[in-house]
Amino acid sequence: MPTEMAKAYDPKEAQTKWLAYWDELAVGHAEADPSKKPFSIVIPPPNVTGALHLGHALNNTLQDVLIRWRRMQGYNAEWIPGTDHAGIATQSVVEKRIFQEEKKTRHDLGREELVGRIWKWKEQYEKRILGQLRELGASADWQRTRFTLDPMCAKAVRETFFRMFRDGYIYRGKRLVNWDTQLQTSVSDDETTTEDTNGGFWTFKYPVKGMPDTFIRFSTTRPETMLGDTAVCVHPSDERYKALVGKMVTIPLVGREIPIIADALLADPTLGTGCVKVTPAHDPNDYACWTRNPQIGMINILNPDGTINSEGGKYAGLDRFKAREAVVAAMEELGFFEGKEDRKIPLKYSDRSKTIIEPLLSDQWFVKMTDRDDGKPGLAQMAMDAVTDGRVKFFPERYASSYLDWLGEKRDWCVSRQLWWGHRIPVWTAMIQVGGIVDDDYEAKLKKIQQSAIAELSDFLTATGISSSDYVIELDGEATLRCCTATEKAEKALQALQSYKESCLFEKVVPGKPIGQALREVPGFEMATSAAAKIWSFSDLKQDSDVLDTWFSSALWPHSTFGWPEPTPELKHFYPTSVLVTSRDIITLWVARMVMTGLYNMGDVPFRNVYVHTKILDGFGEGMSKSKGNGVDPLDIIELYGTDALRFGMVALATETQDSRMPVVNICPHCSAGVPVKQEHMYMRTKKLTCPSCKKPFRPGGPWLAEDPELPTAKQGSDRFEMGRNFANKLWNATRFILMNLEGYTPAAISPESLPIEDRWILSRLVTTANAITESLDGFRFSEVTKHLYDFSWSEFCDWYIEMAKGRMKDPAGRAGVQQVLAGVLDAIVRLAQPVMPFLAESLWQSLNEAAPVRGFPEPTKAGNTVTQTAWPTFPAMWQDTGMETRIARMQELVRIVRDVRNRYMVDGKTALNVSVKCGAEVAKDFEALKPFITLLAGVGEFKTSPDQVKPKQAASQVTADFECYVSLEGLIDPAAEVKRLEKQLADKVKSLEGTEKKLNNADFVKRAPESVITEQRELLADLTKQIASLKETIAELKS
RNA sequence: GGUCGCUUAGCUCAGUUGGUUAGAGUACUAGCAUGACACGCUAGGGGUCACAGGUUCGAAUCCUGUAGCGACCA
Repeated sequence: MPTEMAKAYDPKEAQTKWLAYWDELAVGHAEADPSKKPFSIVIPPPNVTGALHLGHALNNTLQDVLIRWRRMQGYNAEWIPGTDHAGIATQSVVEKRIFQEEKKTRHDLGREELVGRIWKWKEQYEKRILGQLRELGASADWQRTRFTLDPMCAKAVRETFFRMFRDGYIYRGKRLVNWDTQLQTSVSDDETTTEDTNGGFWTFKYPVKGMPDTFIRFSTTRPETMLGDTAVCVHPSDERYKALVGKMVTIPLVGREIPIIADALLADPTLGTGCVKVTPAHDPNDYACWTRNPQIGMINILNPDGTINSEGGKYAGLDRFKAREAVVAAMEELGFFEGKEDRKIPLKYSDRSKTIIEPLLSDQWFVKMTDRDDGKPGLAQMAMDAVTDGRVKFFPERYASSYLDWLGEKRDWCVSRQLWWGHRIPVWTAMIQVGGIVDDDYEAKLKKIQQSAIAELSDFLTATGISSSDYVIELDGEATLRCCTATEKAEKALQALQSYKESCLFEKVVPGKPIGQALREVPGFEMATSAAAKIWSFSDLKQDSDVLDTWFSSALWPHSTFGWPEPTPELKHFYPTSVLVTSRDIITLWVARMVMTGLYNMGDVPFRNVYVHTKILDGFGEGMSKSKGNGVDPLDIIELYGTDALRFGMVALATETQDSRMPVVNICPHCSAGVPVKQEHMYMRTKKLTCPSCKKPFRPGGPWLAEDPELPTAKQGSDRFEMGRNFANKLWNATRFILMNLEGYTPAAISPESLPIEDRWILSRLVTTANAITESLDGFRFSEVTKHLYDFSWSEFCDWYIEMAKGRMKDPAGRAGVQQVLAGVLDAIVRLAQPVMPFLAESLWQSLNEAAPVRGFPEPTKAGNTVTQTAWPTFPAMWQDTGMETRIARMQELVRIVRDVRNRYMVDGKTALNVSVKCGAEVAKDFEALKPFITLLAGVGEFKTSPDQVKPKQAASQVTADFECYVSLEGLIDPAAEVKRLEKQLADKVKSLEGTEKKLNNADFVKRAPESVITEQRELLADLTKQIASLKETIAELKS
C-alpha cells in the first residue's frame, strides 16, 4: 500500500527533501561529451553588492525552466552559475560601511587592506546569493561556479587585454570624469547626488580682437574656469553675433586669444546673452562641443587636489574657490565684470566625501569601437553584423534595434576605473630618464634613445625567459614606455624590475624628468658635444594603478567560464552557448560587449539567442531597486507561498511586454493580515507600522541590514503568487485522489481507437497541450507555458476528465482502463510541470512511483528515480482527434446550460432535473451515448433527446447552434425575473444579429472577405436568428 | 532632448498574419461541507480595448496625432 499523501501540498517539506536528493544525484552537472547535443547557458552573474530580489528570481527561474526542459529532451544541459565582482558598486558599499563603522577612508587603510576587506564582503554575499539560487531550485552546475575575479576569469581578462593592446584596439586617451577632489578619485554618475545650492551667476565680457569697443558678453556660475576657456560660442542663426563668428577675443586674465565659434547644440540664443564660454576640460557640454570643434583645443587648469595648476598663470596653487574670488576681483578691476545675481544652482556632490564634484579631464584607457584603418570592420561593426545576419537572435525581436542603435554610434569604450577592486590593468609604464649631454640634433638623438630603451626592456624580458610574443612594448609620446603582457611570468619579471634600481650613474642626471622636458632643460643642449655611451635609464617602472571596468570581465563570461584561453573540452563542447536570458537594461552594457569579445577571442558569437524578459515594477509602476527599498526578497515569497508558486508566478508574468506590476503587501507577523505597501514607505522611511486588523506594531519588509530586536519584521507578499500556490495544491490533490483509486493497477499498452470517448478526448487534449507547451518553450513564450499547463490540468483534466472517470472507477469492467489513462495522463502532466514546478513535480513523481511504477503512453515503461532526468513527453500526432473534442465540447455546453438553470433558480444540488434536448438525429445519438456523463455532471434525472422533442410547460430553455435544451422546472420559475433576464439576453443577440446582417449585406464584404469568414458569418446569422426566435417565444410564454 | 515601449474588467495580465458575441486569474455576488482539493466546487454580474483622426468590406490589432506612464541613451 503506497504512502498516503497529506491533505495539502507542503512546499517546505518538498524543498528540503528534493534539494538534498538532487545534490546527491548532481542533477545540474554535465561533462563535455561530443556524442551528446549540448545546450548551455551562462548565468548573467548577479553582483555581490547585495542579496537577490524578485527580478533575479525571474531571470533565474526562466533559465532554469529552459535548462530543465532541455535536459529532459536529452540535451547535455549545462548552466554555469556565478557572481560578478561589480567594481565600483561593491567597493563603494564596503567603503561606505567602513567609514560608518570606523571613520576611515580607503586611503587610511591602503590598497591591500581595502581589497582584503572587500574580499571578505564578497565571500559573505556570494554565499548568500548562491544560497538564494539554490533555494529557487536552480539546477545549475554548482561544480563549475565562477566569480568574475577568480583566477580563471583573471587569466581571460589579461589575455584579452593583451591581445587587444597588441592588435591596436586599446589605446590611452582623455575623458571628462566626475572628480572628487578630496578622495582624489573619479566617481561614477550613480555615486553622486545633485542638490540645489546657493551660488552666483556672474556676467563678464571679453574684448573682441581688432574691433575696439566691441565686446562679447556671457554668464557663468564658475568664473575660475575662464582660465581654461578655449572659445566662446554662439548659435549659428543668432543675428546678433553672425558677424563676429570667426573673430578672436582675448581672455583678459591670462591674455590668451580664443576664437568665437558657432555651435547650435551648445549655445541657446533664447537664454541670457545667447553666448557661452567654452571650457572643454571642465564641463561636459563644453567637452561635447570640443568633440565637434576640436580645433579650439582644451586646457586643464586643475590639479587632482582641486587647486589651480600652472596653466592658471598667477592663480596657480590657489584652491578652486579662492581662485574664483580672485578671478572675479581681477575682472572687476580690469573693467570686464558686468554683474552678478544670486541663484540656486544644481550641483553634483560626491556621495562619500560630500564635496562638490569637479568635471575633470583625465587619462583613461579605451577600447576602440570604430572601424579599422585598413577598412575592415571594427569591434562594433562585427557585433552589429552578428545580429543583422541572424547569428544572434533577439526575443522579442524589437530589442535588436536598441542593440544596433547603440553599437551604431561606435563610441570608444572607456575601460579604466580609478578603483582598487577589480582586474588591474596589465600594463607597466616606465619613463625614459635622461642624463648627460646630448650632442646631435634633437630628433635623431631622441629616436636613438627611444629605440635603445625599447631594446633594453626587451632584452631584459628575453633574458628572463619570456617569449617576444608574450609582451608588447609601446612608446607613448617622447618618454613613456608601456609594456603590456598577459603571462604571469612576465608580470613577475616586471614586478622585479620595478624594484630594480639602475646602478649606472650618468653625467648630469636630471632626475625625475621625462626625456623631452629634460632635453630641453639641459643647458647648452644645442651645442652639446659628447656622445655618451649610455645617457638614459628607466625610472618609475610600475604597473598601471587603475582597474578595468567590470563589464570588461563580464564581457568574457561566456567563454572565460569554460576556461578560455585554454582550449578546454568544455569550451569546445558548450561554446557558443544556446541562449542568454537577461533584462533589457543591460543590452548595451553587457550583451553587446559579450558579442564583441566573443567574436574577437573565439571567432564566434557567445550565444545563439538572447531572451530579454519583463522587468518587474512595484505596484506604483516603479522599478524595484535596493536604494528605493521596494525590492521583494524571493525568500519571503518562498516562505509564504512555496518555491513552486514563486516560479509559477515568475513564468506566468514573462510575457512579451516590457513591464509587469507587482503590488506588494506586508504580511503582519502577528495575524498574517495583508497590509498594502504604500509609496511613502519607500526608501525605508517607515520603520514601524501598526496592523489595521490586530493593532499590533511591526516593521515593514525591506532590505534592512539587521533584525530589529524590538519589532518583528513583516514578510512581503503579493496575491500574484496565489495562483501558483493554488495550482500546486490542486495538482497535489488530483494526484492524491488518483492514487487513492489505483488499487489493483496493472499497466498495459494504450491504443486510442479501442478506448471510450472520454479517454480519447483527454488523450487528444493532452497531445495538443504537450505540443503547445513544447512550441511555447521553443519560442521563449514562457507565459503561454503556464497557461497551457494550468488550463489543461485544471480545467480539463481535473474539472472534466476526473469527474467523468469517477463512474468507471467503481465499475469493475472499466476500472483497469481508467486507471491506466489516469496514471498515464498524470505522468505526462508531472513531466510537463517539472521545468516550472520542480519540487511539486518530484513529489508527485515519487508518489506515483510507489503506486504505479510502470506507466506512461503509448507503451508503459518503468519510471525513473527522478522526474528531473526523465524524458520530455511526446505523443503520436494521430492521437489528436477533433471529432472527439467537438463531441465533448457539445456535451460540456449542455451540462453548463443545465447547471446554469439550477443555479439561477436556486435548485438544490441534490434535486435531479428533468432535461429534454431537441436536436438532429446525429447529435441525439451522441448525447444518448454520453447520457451517463450528462446525468452525472449536471445532476439530471430524466434525460430525453431526439429531433422531435417539444418544450414542456414551465421549462427553462436555451438554444445553441446544435441543439435546444429544455429544463423542466415545475413551479420553480419566477416569471418576472426570468423575463427580465431573457430580455437582456435578447437585446444582446439582436445587436449581434444586426452587426452580422450589416456585414453580409455589404457587397464589398461578400466580394472581398475570405470564403471561410463569410461562411462563418452566415452560420452565425442562422444561429442568432434561431436563438432570437426561441427567446421571443419563451418570453411570450412566460408573460402569458 | 533622442530612441524603444506601454495604456484592454476594481486589480494583475493574455489576446498569434486585422475576421464568430474581447478572454484568464484575482476581487465581487449567489449557492454548496458533493468520499481529492475551501489553496475547493457550481454558476453569475463586470469592459465605448487611454483619447482624437485615418486606412480597410471589417480595427483592441495597421497608420498619424494627443495625453499619461516606463526604460535606455545624451
